[in-house]
Amino acid sequence: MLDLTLPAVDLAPLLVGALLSDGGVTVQLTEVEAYAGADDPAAHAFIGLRPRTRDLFGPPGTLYCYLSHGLHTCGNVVCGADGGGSAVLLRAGRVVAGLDVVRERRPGVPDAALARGPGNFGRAIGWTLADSGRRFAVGNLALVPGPDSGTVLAGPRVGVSVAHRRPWRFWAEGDPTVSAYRASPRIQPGHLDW
DNA sequence: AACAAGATTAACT
DNA sequence: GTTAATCTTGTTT
Repeated sequence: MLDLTLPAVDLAPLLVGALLSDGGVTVQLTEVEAYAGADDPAAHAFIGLRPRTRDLFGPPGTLYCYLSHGLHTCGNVVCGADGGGSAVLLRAGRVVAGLDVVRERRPGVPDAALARGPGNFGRAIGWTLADSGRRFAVGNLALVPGPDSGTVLAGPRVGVSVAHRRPWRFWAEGDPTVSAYRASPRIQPGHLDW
């Protein structure tokens, strides 16, 4: 079993290869990012407990969804200590069940790209903001260890303008469903990084 | 009340 | 490589 009370940085590499099921669709995770609670300047938890971040500060095993650029619903697995605001962002995966449903949601998209990138991942599974706050391992929202995770690599998080040297993005080596790395356009040269 | 920014994506040139 | 699409939240008038 996956121990969702682990810190995000410890849990994230274990999630690569894990199987996430919801609404008849099962995705094997190939890329995730750790966000280490209120002390992580790149995390949403950094702003503190707000209406927006309420679910992020819920108990481990909560699904925290946020809307990016008004278009994309991205999902996180809340983990670590209860109320600590730590979470693992689900960035990409391979659809292993419910392919027909996902193809219908994303017509014309190659199978390897169906859940590549956090926004695409959310769309493939069919998440919206209304799904935020649901609990894993309850009802049909499941998260279990995968059979074959392969080699897991680590590197800097995508699109993050602070603490961008922390290698807290984890992905399955050589997997075609992993998204391309892009540095944030807002990284300040010479700013204090940690 | 107005505005800027964002853990993005796809469609352009 | 550049840019439009689109909306919630926090910040500034």
